[in-house]
Amino acid sequence: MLQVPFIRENKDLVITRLAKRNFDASQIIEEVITFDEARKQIQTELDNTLAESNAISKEIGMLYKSGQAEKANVLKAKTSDLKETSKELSEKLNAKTEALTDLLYKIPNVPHESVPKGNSDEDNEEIFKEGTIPTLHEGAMPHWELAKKYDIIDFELGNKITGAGFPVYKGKGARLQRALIAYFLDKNTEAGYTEYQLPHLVNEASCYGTGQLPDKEGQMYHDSRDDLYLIPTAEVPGTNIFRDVILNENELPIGITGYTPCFRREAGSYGAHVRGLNRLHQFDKVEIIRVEHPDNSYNAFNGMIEHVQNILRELNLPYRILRLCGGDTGFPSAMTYDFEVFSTAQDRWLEISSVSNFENYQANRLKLRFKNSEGKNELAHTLNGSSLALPRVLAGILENYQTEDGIVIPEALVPYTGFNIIN
RNA sequence: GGAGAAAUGGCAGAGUGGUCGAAUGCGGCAGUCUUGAAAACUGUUGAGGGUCACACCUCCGGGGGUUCGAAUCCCUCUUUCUCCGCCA
Repeated sequence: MLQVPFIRENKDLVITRLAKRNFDASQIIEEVITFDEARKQIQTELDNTLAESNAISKEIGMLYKSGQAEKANVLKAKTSDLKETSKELSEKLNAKTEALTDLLYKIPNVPHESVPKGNSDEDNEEIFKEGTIPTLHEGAMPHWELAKKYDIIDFELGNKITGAGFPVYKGKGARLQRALIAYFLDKNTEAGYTEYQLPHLVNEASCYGTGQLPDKEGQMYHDSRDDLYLIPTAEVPGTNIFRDVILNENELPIGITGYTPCFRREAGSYGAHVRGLNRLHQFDKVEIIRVEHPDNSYNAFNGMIEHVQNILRELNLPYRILRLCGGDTGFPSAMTYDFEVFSTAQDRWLEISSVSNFENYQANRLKLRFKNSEGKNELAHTLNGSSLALPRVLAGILENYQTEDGIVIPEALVPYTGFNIIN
């Protein structure tokens, strides 16, 4: 969430930048400032009351020690009023603080100045495109038909075991999936990220830390018995490593990577756009997460973009990069670039990675700080990105690499699959 | 799942009703000494609110209670350790 002093000092900027998301902040910002003023005033009153009663208590102690019990009893009588007052004030303070926090939770992150204004994915800007779109043979198929033809993914079986959106990978399909995970992890660790294996269930505090709660409650699977959530992305357990942490400046930057399955309830649409691997309730993803010094976070962001580009180049998939407009940028993100791979058989672009800089928005929730050169605690910046999400990469490979003889495995993956064609 | 013990600052570890935001040691930082380093010595070293800066307030696992006053007493939850049971 945003910091109140930042809002107070940059009202106009906050309002104009949030307008890029079509978020009218003018009123809520005034409310935040008013609430904060009120909070401070109550806090001061409470502090004064407590100071007074602390002083009296101390005096009573000394009087007892010197055997002046009567005088002490006189003072005791005085404290009951103070107690009453401080109780009322602290209730008021709690209510105010809670109301303020609720307001802050409702304000999304301020987009970076380069983020274009816009409402939906139609307003995203294509900023880069690379790779050749292959010309497919007669009778080329979308991946869900290929999956059936070669018997590598069984959607109906997943349907039987669990329900829609839980595919079963079989044989070479399963092996290819495992190969991709290993390949991505290797690429990420070569680039300096430390590999982690993270829990797939997280508690409520972690969901608040990264911002899935309170705004995305319905999108996560929730075990109410133990009050745990199935992770929608490795971002949640990965970033929460740093909740309530104060780092030394020289520990920055930190880069971690992890493979996890991801679970999303996604009340979505139906039809061709969600067919096959396009949209799932359970899918695999390899994530990269960075904790950065604020001065370096956009540098690091560019580094992450290049990193993902390198992988896509090596896989020789046609892709493009989009700069998301304000309206399409995630709630806690200041800037997001999406990667899309071209699915030749479906004749459409599929999102395969999303790289975001959260600046200090998550860090403020997480209380993730570092000791800066002045010895002061300062919020760090957090970033993350998919490197990469499996299903649509798999869809892209199946569709773009299909030949009349079968599906050719990209060269970089052959050492991981142990075979070079699915037929 | 059953029985018992425990949770204190970066770490270790004292503290059982007032003078305790908390001894001491280690670690960190700064300085003295040294050509430099080590050692030794001196100082400093938790977080949040608040203030121009002080003052002041809150925090000893979380929540609640007793008391004029709680790290210390009571209740409750969570976690950790030991023993038993079960088990990939």
